[in-house]
Parts: sequence; C-alpha cells; structure tokens
Amino acid sequence: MSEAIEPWIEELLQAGLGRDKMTDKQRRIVESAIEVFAEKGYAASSTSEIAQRAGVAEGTIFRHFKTKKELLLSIVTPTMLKMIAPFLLREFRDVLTQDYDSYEQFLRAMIENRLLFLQKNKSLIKIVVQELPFHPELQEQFVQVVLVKVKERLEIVIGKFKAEGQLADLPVMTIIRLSASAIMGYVLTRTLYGTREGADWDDERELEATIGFIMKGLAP
Amino acid sequence: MSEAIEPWIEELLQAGLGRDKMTDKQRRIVESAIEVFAEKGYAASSTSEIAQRAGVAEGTIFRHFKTKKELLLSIVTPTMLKMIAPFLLREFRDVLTQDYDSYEQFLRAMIENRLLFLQKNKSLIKIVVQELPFHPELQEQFVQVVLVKVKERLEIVIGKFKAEGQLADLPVMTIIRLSASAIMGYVLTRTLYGTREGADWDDERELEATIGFIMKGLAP
Amino acid sequence: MSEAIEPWIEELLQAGLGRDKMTDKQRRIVESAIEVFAEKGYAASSTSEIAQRAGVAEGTIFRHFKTKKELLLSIVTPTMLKMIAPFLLREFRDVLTQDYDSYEQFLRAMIENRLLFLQKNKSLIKIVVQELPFHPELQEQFVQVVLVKVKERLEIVIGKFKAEGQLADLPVMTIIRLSASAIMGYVLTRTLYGTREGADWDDERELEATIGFIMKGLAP
Amino acid sequence: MSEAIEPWIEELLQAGLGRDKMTDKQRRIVESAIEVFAEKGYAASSTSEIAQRAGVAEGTIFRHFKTKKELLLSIVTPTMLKMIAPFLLREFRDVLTQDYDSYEQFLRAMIENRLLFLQKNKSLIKIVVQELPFHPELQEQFVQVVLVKVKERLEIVIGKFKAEGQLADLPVMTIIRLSASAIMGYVLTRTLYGTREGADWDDERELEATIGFIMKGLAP
DNA sequence: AATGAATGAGACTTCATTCAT
DNA sequence: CATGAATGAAGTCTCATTCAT
Repeated sequence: MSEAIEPWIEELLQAGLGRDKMTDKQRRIVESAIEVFAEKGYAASSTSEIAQRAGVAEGTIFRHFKTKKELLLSIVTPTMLKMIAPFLLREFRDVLTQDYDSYEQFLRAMIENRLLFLQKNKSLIKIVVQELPFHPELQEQFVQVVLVKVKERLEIVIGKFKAEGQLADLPVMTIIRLSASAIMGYVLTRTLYGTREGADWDDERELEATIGFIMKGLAP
Repeated sequence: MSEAIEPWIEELLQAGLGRDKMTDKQRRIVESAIEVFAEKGYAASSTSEIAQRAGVAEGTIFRHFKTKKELLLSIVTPTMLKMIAPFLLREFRDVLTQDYDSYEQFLRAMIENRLLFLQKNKSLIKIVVQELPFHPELQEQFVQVVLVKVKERLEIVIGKFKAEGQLADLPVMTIIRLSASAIMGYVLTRTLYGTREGADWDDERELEATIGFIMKGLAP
Repeated sequence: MSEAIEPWIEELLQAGLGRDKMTDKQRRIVESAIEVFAEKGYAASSTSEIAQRAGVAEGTIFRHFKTKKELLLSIVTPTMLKMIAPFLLREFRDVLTQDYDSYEQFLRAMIENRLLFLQKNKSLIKIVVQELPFHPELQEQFVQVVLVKVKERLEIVIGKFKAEGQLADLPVMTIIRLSASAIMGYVLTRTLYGTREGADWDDERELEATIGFIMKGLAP
Repeated sequence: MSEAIEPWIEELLQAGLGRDKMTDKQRRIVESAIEVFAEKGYAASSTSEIAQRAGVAEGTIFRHFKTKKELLLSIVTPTMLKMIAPFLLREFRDVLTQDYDSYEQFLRAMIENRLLFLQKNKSLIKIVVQELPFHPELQEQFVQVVLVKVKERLEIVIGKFKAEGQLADLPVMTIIRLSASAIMGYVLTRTLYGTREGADWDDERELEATIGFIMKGLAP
C-alpha cells in the first residue's frame, strides 16, 4: 500500500484532469469533440462538424491534434484515468483501508462517489465504452491502467472484510464481480430507464434494494 | 396473457430467423456484413468491403438492400427477435409458466438457454449493442420488442415464484434487474475474461457462485 | 545475344506500349495526367485538374489508380520501357549486330530512330527526367531497366566496331558516354533552342557537324 | 567588349554571392530552404519544414520573404549569377582572352574551375535545373543572364582560337555546344555514376579521354 | 438478377499566409 | 524583429449510391 504511484500516472492525472494548459480554442475543440463523439460515435463524427460547433476553422483542429484519432485519444486516455482516480490517489487509498467498518459502508461510499462521477461525465464514459471495442490500443490501455489498478486496490480492501468474516468464502474476484454487476445494473437502469418520463423509478428504494441484495447475497 | 402474438412479430420471426427466402448471394452479403459490422462498427464499415468479402459486385448489395442502413436493419431486427424468441414462441411460453418448481431451476434453464444463444451469435449481439445508442429507430424497436415483451413474460413467472413465497418482497422489476445484472456480469466476464490465455476462470465454480448469490440475495 | 528477353519485360512492353486494355475514360485520364504533369510537374499537379481536363469526375481517377503516385508510375514505367524498346525487341537486336558496316551508319540510325521517338514523346520524357530525382523507386527502375539493358546491348555493338579497328582504343563505356553526350547535346539544343522563332538553327548542318565531331573524336 | 558590366548585375553579384547583409536567421532559413528544395523539389517542400530545419518560427520566413516563391528566387537568382561569375568579373574576363595559348589549356582551366564550383554547390545547381522548366520568369532570367552573357564571352575566346587555326571551321556556337556537351557528359557521369560504391570510375583517365575527344573532334 | 464503372459529396489533412502578441 | 496560433482554400482520397450493359 505504501509504494509510490508510478510517476507517469501521476503526470497523466495532472495533465489530463486539469485542462489547464489548454488554450481557449483547444478546450472548445475538445468539448465539441466530446459532444459529437458521444452523439454519433467516433467513426460517424466529422472533424468539420466538430470545428463548426467549436467555432473554429477546421484547420485549427489539426494544429492542436495531429489526427482525428489523436483527438479521440486526448479524450479517452484522461477519462480512463479519471475513472480510477480514487484508487490511485494516495489520500484516497489510505481511506480505502481504514475508514470503513463494514462492507456495506464501503459499498455505499463507492456507489456515491462513482455515481457522482458518472453523472458529471456521462458523455465521456459513453465514448470510452463505445470506442473500446474498436481500438486495440485503447483496450490495452484499459486493461493496463484500469483493470489492473482497480483490481489491485479492491483485492486489499475486500480481502480485509473477508478476513474479518463479513463476507462469504468466495474468491475475492468473484465478490468483486458480483458486487460490481449489481451496482452497474443499478446505475445503468437508473441512467437509461430512470430518467424517462413517466417511469416509476424510486431511486432510494432501488438503491436500498440493491445494497440489501448484495449484502445478503454475499453474507457468510 | 393468452392473447395471440402480434402477427407482425410472427412474420418477422419467420422471415428473420430462417433465412430461407434469401438467395445465395443475399445470404453471403448478410454474413459478410455481420462480420464487418462486428469488426469495425457500422459507421466504419464500407459497403465495398462487404461486397468484396461476400464475393459479389458492389452494386449487388444495393439490389437487395436499398441502403446501407437497410442492410444493418436486416441484421439487427431479426437479432433482436432472436434474443427474445424463447419468450415469444407459444410452446416455450407455456413451458415458462409450468415447468419450473423453483426459481433456481428457472434461472439455470434461462442461463443455459441464453448462454448457448449468445455463444452462437456473438457478432450479432455485438452489433446490436454497439449500434443501439446511435439509431433511435433501433432503440424504439428494442424497447417495444425486447423490453416490453420480456418484461411481460417475466412478470408472470416471477410473480408466481414470489407469490409462492420463494422470493423476497421486492418489486418484480427489481428482482428482474438484480437477477439479470448478476447473470450478465457472469456472462460478460466469462466472455471477455474467461477466454484469455492463462486466465484462472473456473466456469463451473463461477456459475454456482452466481446462482448462489442471486438465490441468497433474493431469499425472503 | 540469343537468350530470351525476360518475360516480365515482354509483358510490360505489351501492357505499357499498347493502351489496348484501357477503357476510354482511363485513356483520357492518363492523357490528361501526362499533359498536366509535364506542364507543372508531378507535385504541383492536382488530381482535380487532371479530372477536369479528362472530363471525368475526380473519383473516377481513383477507381483506376489507387493513388496519385500510381498514376505517375503508370506513365513513367511504360515510358522507360519505350525508351529502350529498340534495344529489347528481338528483331531489332539482331539488326543491331549485323546491319551496320560503320559506326557512323550505326550512329545515324540510332539518332534518327530515337529522335523520332523523342519528338513524339516529349511530354513523357520530360516527366521521366523531371521526376526521376525525387522518386527512389523510379531511380531503381531506371538503373535496372534502362541503364543496364542499354549498356549490355551497346557494349556488344561498339565492341565489334572497336575490334574492327574503327574506333579509338578507349573503354567501351567511355565511347558510349562521349557519343551519347554529343548526341544528347545536339538533341537538347535542337529541341530547346532550335524551335525558337528567329533562331538560326540549320538542322542539317548541325547534325553533320555532330556526327563528324564524334567520328573524328573517336577515330583510332 | 570593354563596356562596363550592367550595374544591376554588379549589384546582384554583391547581394547574392555574399550573404553579408543577412541576419543569422535569414541565412539559416535560406540554407534550410536549399536543403529541402534540393531534396524534395520546390512544389513538394513545405515552408513549415523549412522553418523547422532552420529552427525559426513559421511566421519568421514570411517576415524575410514575402512568399514561398520569393524564397525560391532568392536562391535561384544568385545561383545563376554564380554559375557565370567567371565570365562576368572583370579580372577574370581579361584572363579569358589572354592567358591561354591553346584551346586545350583553356578547356582544362574551365573544367577545373566549374567542377570545383559544381562540387561546392550541388544542391543549388540541382534546384536551378529542376525548377527552370516550371517558372517562366526563371527561364527568362536564365536566357538573359546566363546564356547571353556566357555566349558573348565564349565567342570571343573561341573566335580567337579559331582564328589562330587551332579549331575546325565550324560555327562558334557549334563548337561551344560540342565542347559543352562532352564536358557536361563527363561531369554528369562523374557525379551520378562515379560516386557509387564499386563503380569502376577512373577519374583521371576519363578526364583525359574527354579532353582528347574534344580536341580531336574539333581539330581543323 | 448481376455487374462494376462512374459519380460527386464529403472525409481527413496540409499548407502558405496573416496577425495579435 | 520574432513568434506561433489561426485560417480557409485546396489537396488527396473514400464512399454510398446509380445506371447502362
């Protein structure tokens, strides 16, 4: 737990999360690109439309991003890092292992944190999820950056709860999978279905049901 | 629930599932299209590559399908029907309501049946899932054809098990969601992760863990 | 002398010289390309202008030639072959070794033959000469196809005249170089300078002077 | 013949030959431009690459040269002057008419002088030769500045040798052409072919052969 | 029914040039 | 003087679709 974060991740986090160094136009280009990519998908998006929405000349895009693909990467790579930021930052990491007495507490914290993130980054997540299957480099990155890191951290936390006898005697990966499935099912349904007009979605109730389900399902 | 299936669905099932009426070339076109769409995504696929792989002239595609979009629909619509075929076919429907004594039995049957389907139709499912977000007509179709129908049928079955006191007192939709999440998590992990070389995936164990998880989580 | 011509050369000669298999539009494209390339140089020529002059849509060019470069090659490669055709064709080859009693006769024949060729293919030659320095593949081709073949044949003929004591005792390559320089100087001056209005170019006299110069310069 | 050199030529000679007045950046731009133009040809060269190689900003080029074309001219015009400098400079001019007893001596001096020049200015010459055909203003300049001047001077010298009975009774222009052809053939072969690895080019022998050829060919 | 040449709109990208800093 | 971000015209090339054969 005490080993330092790899410097390149630290760096990317800085560079990616804050768009500080970007010029105004650059930021507008990226924002338009996020819009358009999320709406139509990368392949069906045209740089001319992105330029138009950003209010810049098409050539300007290519001054900042050598290719359309690079523009995509400039969006996806930081997003993948943001997705796992809580697992990487030192302060949070310590929190992970210490602050939660019960698995339930931990679950609630995770859901709240990531749900907030997801709500604020719907388009970004959509782009990542949509494009992942078609770009092997992204997949590589995803496995290396997201899966491995997250798994690493979660194994520690969940291992602890399991050792304390709070959880059933299942492989840690299985516990992660089952918990994650239920949470994602909740989040996805909520996102897709819960926002429809006239939908009878009682968020509080569903959240409780989901957590209850996980806790019962994983009880020793 | 004893009303007849809508005739147009019946028709589509016939037309879509059996590619009987297709000429040889037509079938080859559709098969190539499935390949290419699954590989590159609809927008990034070119009709000329599809024609090439199908061994037909470029123009031939447009003799059978007015537009590229229509070719996509000719793949997606039947697939969506195939996805819910078990819920629609009369014989199966009766089975649903009668054959299973326990929810666990029912779950096992569903998993086995749909897993088989998924394994035989990976590319098709991939296309549907990938394209759904970008084509409102498809979404419409999906909701109308898949969600509504499945929900309708499942509510009966699950309502029965719930009435029998086998399941916790949760809204039927919630039960469906939680069960489906866990199953899909299992299937997805198995598909993406279980086939990697050197992966330590014990299918039997994971399946049992998943079913156990659901049953415990949903126990009254 | 009696060994067969390499089949690939034979083939290229057929394909390149006769534009038989070309469709009408293809021929028009190539002809326009020759015009434009010769006028402006390859790099400064635009496919859109070529298309316009050919009276076809721009896309049509790329149906017949994958890239602009391929269009260039489709012009240059056959031209290089045409440049040395006399040295390759069997009938001519035999002629080379037998028909000429004196080096002077041989020179006159060569000049006449190649001058005719040059007059009919000014643009083509111009393109080859202009582009050669910028395309390594063309240089490779030029050395392999033109230099080597021509040298091979000329060495035989000139070796014979030298053996007969008609020529000075110089390396055959030197004789070739000196003769070629004088001829090319004649041809070039004639082409560039001789066609100007008011130029005092007496072609007959200059030709005689050139041949006289070579013969005297190379006399034993 | 004793009339002064046209002042504008004098001026250009000063300005072009010495790059004295240029700032450091300006000189670096011109040098990079020479490199790139020689490598890729004018039309295929980009000002951005030139700027990069020169280590200056893109805009800087256009502070010193209004257009890309002007940059080309700033290279080509002085080069054309340098090509004929020996014929223009007063001191050299006198030398021309007095110092050489034989045409052979004169030839040797010219070859040595111009060969040295060519070796030190390969890229420049390449650019001039390559671009001449595509820029009518350059052609104009070339005829006016190079051809006319050189012809003027050479006619005097060669006229003298001819009057002395050293040379055959041919038009002076013909003598020039024949001599120049042989020399250029020598220089070109030497440049292109003589530097290849494994080439059996004996420079001394070829030079002698060439001079011998010219002298014999032009003997009275 | 099948072909494949032809199209022209539009895709991504490059580039010479301008201008505020 | 120098910079480099910005531009928009133009470049090469792709693609869905049409149509005469």
